[in-house]
Amino acid sequence: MAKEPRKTQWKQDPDTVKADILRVAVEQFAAHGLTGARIDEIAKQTATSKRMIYYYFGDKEGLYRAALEMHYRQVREGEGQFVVSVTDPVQALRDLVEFSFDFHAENPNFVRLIAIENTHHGKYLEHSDVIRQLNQRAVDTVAEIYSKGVEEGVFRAGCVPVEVHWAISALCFYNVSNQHTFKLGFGARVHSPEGQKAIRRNVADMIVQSVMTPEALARDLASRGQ
Amino acid sequence: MAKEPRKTQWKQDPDTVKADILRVAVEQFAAHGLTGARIDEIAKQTATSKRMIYYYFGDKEGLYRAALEMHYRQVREGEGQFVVSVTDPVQALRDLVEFSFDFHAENPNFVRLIAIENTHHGKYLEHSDVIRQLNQRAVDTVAEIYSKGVEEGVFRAGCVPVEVHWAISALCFYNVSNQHTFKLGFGARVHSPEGQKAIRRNVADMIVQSVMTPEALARDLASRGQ
DNA sequence: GCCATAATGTACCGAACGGTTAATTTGTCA
DNA sequence: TGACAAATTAACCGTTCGGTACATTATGGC
Repeated sequence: MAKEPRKTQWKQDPDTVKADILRVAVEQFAAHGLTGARIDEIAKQTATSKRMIYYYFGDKEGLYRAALEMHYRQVREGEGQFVVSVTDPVQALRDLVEFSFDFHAENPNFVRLIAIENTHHGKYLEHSDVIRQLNQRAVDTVAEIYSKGVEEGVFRAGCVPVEVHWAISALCFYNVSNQHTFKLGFGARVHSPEGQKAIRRNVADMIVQSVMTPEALARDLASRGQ
Repeated sequence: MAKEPRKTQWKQDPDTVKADILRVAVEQFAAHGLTGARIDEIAKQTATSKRMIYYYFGDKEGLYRAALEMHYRQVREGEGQFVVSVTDPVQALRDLVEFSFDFHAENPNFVRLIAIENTHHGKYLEHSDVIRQLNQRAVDTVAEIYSKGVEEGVFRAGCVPVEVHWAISALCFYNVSNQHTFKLGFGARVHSPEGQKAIRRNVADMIVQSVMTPEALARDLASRGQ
């Protein structure tokens, strides 16, 4: 065997190592759950060794926690990309819903990790404030759009922003989280590209309709119907 | 120790034993997932022994499959209790949604098992037809109500029953499946008794509104608003 | 250069856990 | 009533898997 090129200058790089471990951990925990994921498998897919996982994260639970938080934080950045321009509240709300829909669809690991956390009653995120921040921002965005819409008379008074957010989240989340069992029941149509387009529009319609005044709604339907 | 009443005539009773195992298995798999549940723990909570589990169900996966199917079947019976009387399509749809909402809330293990199945990409239900039957009936019910509503002119034409069912399912499912992480983000208000009442009404409103004609909707809102 | 400390590699351990062996009891029916 | 199958028990097994002991190598300050 030819003398392979010596590691020029082997630099210790804890941050890269940690990030590498976490990246693999997110993948594995999302795919197999906390109990299903294997430390040995994570180690194998890493550029480093099992020893390092324990060195940096203590135990499996610590790694899970860290992976969860890291992914949350990462994903929150992505979600922060959405900026409201509330010139037209109806359109703004529609944009928000569609953004959320796409966002969930594009981040299945995020969805899966949350689903997994729920099977654990959320106990591993209990003492993390990342969730609170993440969700608070989402609700604030809804609230901003909503109050503008009420001012303009296109949205009904009396809706609760957190409940609107709840509904958006439910529809967007379910679309990803339950796709497999739903496919089993109905075939892949709903989750085909065309099916998804239809669902996406439906979801946006539902949310928007749920807060609009009947008059604004009738106007909207008429204008879009012609 | 007094001679305890001799087991009068100890009757071998395979069906009871199997049912007992499955009951415990459902509980444990719902609580800990497929990989998280422990055969020894299941055996301990059973009136019988670990050996019997393997005797009747082969291996852990077989037990999981059987528990899943059994619970589905059981739950389907419960769902079959809902009978439509489509004198008033709007009310019928509202009833259906509220029934579904309560049904999910009252059967958290059912919800959890489906969530768990989805983390496994639904591979263990792939070759089961119980799901198909279960869901088909649900869609048929929606379709029946919907077509009546279209006839009467209170529902818009052009909606797809399976998509309506999808939305109902999404909202009712999420309400149970994601309650823990949602609580973490917003406190327990949404999941308090009053919060649940509000959500339940919202969900029914959303679904009904999503298929109603604007005119019928305006009429409905006006009549309920006074 | 030297030393304390952080980072890494290797080899290993003990318990948990899914699964099994083999013998015993119970039911069935000719 | 005896033979044969079904049901049940108790003890056991091999592997997987989370976690660790210990030696070794890099790094940064003095």
